[in-house]
Amino acid sequence: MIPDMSRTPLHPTREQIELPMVLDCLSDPIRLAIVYQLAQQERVSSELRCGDFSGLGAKSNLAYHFAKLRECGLTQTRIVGTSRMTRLRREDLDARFPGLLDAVINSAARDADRLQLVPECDVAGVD
Amino acid sequence: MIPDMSRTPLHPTREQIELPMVLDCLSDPIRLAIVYQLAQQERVSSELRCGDFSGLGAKSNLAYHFAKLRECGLTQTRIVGTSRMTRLRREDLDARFPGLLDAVINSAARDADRLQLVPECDVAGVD
DNA sequence: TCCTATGTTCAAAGTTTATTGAACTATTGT
DNA sequence: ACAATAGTTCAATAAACTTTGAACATAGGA
Repeated sequence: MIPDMSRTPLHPTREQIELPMVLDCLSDPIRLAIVYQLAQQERVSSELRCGDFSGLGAKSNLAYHFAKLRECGLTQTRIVGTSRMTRLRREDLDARFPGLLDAVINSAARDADRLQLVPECDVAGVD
Repeated sequence: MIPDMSRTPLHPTREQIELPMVLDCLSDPIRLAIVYQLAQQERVSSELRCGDFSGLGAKSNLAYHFAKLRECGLTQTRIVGTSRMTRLRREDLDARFPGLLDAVINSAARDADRLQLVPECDVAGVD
């Protein structure tokens, strides 16, 4: 049987990633929280499931924000069974906009309270 | 006669500057071009008049974008005669979000063509 | 096969944003 | 006082964005 390629999420190439779209994507509190959590996760494994962010809103709204993150080039999504594993496109972003992602994440970390971000220890999850 | 304080533009304090608002402000191509041009200008004098940006759009639209830049804390505006002199709030931004402004400006510079930014030599202006 | 879990897609509603031109305010210079 | 300059404010419009719930699709397990 022919695999359903229409279910493979579309990602921009590295060169197609645009600065204004990335900044706009990061300016939404929910998407910033997702990116922040993905950045914390980078230390442990590199990927998280969409479902790991259910604290941030309704399912369909998260799907909307994950699509935006993917379409602007901030994240890469891979289908595993019924789940989607998402990770930051750190290499592409660092190549395209050196220092930007780290500056945003560090700035977010400093304002974690104000931005209502999850504390680091909660991110890695439970076994 | 009592000075008209209502004409003094309002600026957030350093602590009131919020990351999402700053990122959103920088995500607009016109505002990014303004910030980029102000950053180039930092090497020469520190300020520019609103009118120096007339290439970027209509007067009332620029007033709208300058107000946004000021209200989110990216710029400081000072009234001189009938003009408004605007400069980047670099110290406040660097204190609040270390490395962010430089990363954005450097990233914009790399994409200057794509973002239709003015070349550096045109920025300092004519006598 | 049926049921469940994960996530997408769609339509609708409400909100916010960008843009324009006209009217307005304030300042400078004659 | 008058005119010109610099910029703001207002009203209106069109476009884009966020959010919600319901319906849908896919994969895995009993």
